[in-house]
Amino acid sequence: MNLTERKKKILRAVVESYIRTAEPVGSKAILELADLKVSSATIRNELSDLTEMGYLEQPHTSAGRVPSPKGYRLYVNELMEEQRLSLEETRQINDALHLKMQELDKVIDQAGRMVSQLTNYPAFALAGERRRTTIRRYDLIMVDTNSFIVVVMTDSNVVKNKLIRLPTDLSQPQLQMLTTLLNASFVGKSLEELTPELMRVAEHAAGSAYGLISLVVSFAMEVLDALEHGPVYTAGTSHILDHPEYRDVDKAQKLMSYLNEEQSLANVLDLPALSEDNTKILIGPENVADELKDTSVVLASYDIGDGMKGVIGVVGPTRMDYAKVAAKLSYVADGLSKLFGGQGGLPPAIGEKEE
Amino acid sequence: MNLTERKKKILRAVVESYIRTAEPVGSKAILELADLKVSSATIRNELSDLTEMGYLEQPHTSAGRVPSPKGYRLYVNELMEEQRLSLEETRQINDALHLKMQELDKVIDQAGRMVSQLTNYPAFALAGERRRTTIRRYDLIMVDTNSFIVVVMTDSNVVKNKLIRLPTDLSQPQLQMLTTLLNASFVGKSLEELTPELMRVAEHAAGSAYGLISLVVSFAMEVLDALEHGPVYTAGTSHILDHPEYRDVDKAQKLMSYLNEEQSLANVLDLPALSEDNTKILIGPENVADELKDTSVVLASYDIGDGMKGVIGVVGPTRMDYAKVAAKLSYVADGLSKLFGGQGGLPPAIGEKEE
DNA sequence: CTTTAGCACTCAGGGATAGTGAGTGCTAAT
DNA sequence: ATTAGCACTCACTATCCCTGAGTGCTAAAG
Repeated sequence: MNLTERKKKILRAVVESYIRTAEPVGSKAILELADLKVSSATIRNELSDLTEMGYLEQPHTSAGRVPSPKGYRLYVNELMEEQRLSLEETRQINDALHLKMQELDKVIDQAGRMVSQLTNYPAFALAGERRRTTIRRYDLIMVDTNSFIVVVMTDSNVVKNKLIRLPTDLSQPQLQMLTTLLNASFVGKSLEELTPELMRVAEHAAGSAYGLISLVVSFAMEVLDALEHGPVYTAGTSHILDHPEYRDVDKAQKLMSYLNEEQSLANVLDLPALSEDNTKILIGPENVADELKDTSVVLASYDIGDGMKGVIGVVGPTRMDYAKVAAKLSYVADGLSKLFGGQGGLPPAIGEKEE
Repeated sequence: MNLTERKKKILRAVVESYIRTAEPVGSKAILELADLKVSSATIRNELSDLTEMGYLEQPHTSAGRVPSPKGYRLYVNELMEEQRLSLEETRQINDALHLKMQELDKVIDQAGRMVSQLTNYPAFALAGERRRTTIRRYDLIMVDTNSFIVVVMTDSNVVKNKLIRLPTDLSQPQLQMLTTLLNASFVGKSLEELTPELMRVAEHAAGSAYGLISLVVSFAMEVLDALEHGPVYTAGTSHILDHPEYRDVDKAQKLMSYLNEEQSLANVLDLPALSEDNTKILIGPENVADELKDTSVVLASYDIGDGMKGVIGVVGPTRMDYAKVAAKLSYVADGLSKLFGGQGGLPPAIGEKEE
């Protein structure tokens, strides 16, 4: 059977009406939505064809039609019109994007919350440094005789620190030596390479020095580990209760606890790697995770700078306003890229003070 | 009317049965629970008294009795027996408490998640540095000619850093000077005092230097601000759906979005300041926030060290297993205090390497 | 004065039943 | 290929009724 223009037009009407109302769409309703010069009977015949071809489904014999995942897919690929955001909407996003420049983690968290509010779906955001990262340099700052601060910087310019206290005293020269040693041996190594290196150094260094080194290096390893399996921030999970498909508490429960589990969404992103184009839509069964088999995920990626990428996305029922959500996400992602990339962490205000 | 021993015994039976079953408790059921040598008719008379006195409520004339907030309060104050945790339970908590020693924020977040899992209620956790904090020292570490890292340390030994990039070049001596200046003028000042100080210094310093100073100081201010209104971590909000009182989706929705709002729980803690004793129970209408008027909150406070305190707690229906929850929370809070206070951030492993 | 047995009464919850209406599929005519 | 017409299906809602748990009250017994 052939997918004629008229069939497409009807499919589109079904999808769009269903997205709006969450009710199965009948032949008469379509008659009014798509301006076709045919009768409802003809449409019924077409609907019957579309159902047979797998684009539509029927909840029960005497109900209207509902798009199948395959139907949504076709809609998203071919039928959906780019949604243009209204002035009001872009203004709203721009306002929200004036995030205080603070720690990367916080900004990402904020962005997630914002997107959730903007779209009324649960949202998630993460910094996707999913590559081999290394420490570029170590600094030790003495605080007093038995404590110092470690500052490590990665090759992607992430800086982390930690205060370390010791039961024994420590002199400035000792600290200096330690710094030199660290920067000589533990730089440019990946997470996996650090442990063997630590072993090797252990043989030469005295016991006490080794203790110190291992303290600092294990902190560095924690940092690298955190970067490679960075946190996934989830926001607005309660929004799923807005949607009629989750009136069923058990269903809502399942999805929510899945979303609230810290790392679960990280896996979602394994397959559809941060891909070529800016946004990506995963419909129902296209998702790998069982828990998401009847939800959809819309993703957009953004640049954090230094080749680092991040992902921001929303999760919702397959009946999702893909056009609008994709438009908003993409706009936000662009905004984030500018925010990070454009100024490299320098708040704009200062530029004006320059002379 | 007088609250006789028998009445108390009956009240206790009602509360405990209702906590277990979430069903109104009838006179016959009580007969079996509390071993009273009276008939159900007598109990009915007593129930009627207790209802009149405001300790019990009746959902409808032909149903059993349900504890009122006043009834719960009496139960918690006088009738409840300290719950002892089982070996299995303490083991479980101890295992979970072996948190990786990492940033304070992360540990607190983790602890919240853990408590939620442990109790099956939504949980929250925060570090309650709700006092005047100041910066104790500044360090600037040069990265290359146009970027450096600021490291600030507060008087409560919290350390934060940030990478700052500049469009202009910067020499090591300049950085040195800047450090000296910062440590001379911007130390020991509270959030509010920093802005005027910045103004004062501005008059002496040249434009470009001022720009740099203000960059660093505004970062310091962000840090102080974050400490004084620190984040509240919420976990396991989906657990409210476990409880029959939230089968009503709308009700669940309201509570959840309240809980998910970053700062809302911070307010909860204003009134019942981190009080004298370790745990605190707020029942239904005792809560200040409207959204919590028919939920209960159980809190425990813990020491982070350096006089800093934190709070960890759970939110649930008034029909909450107060004894068990309080016991678990208190155990966790003690554990956290030990974790933070006991070793001041030094992982135990290193002690063994000492010589 | 307290306790108890007995009984009428209340009311939520759970089928069962029937009516309604949106929507279909099919047939026969255009 | 399209359409009008019609019988049919089935979720949804309202209504009614029944059941059982539980109460409150009364009158008798301790």
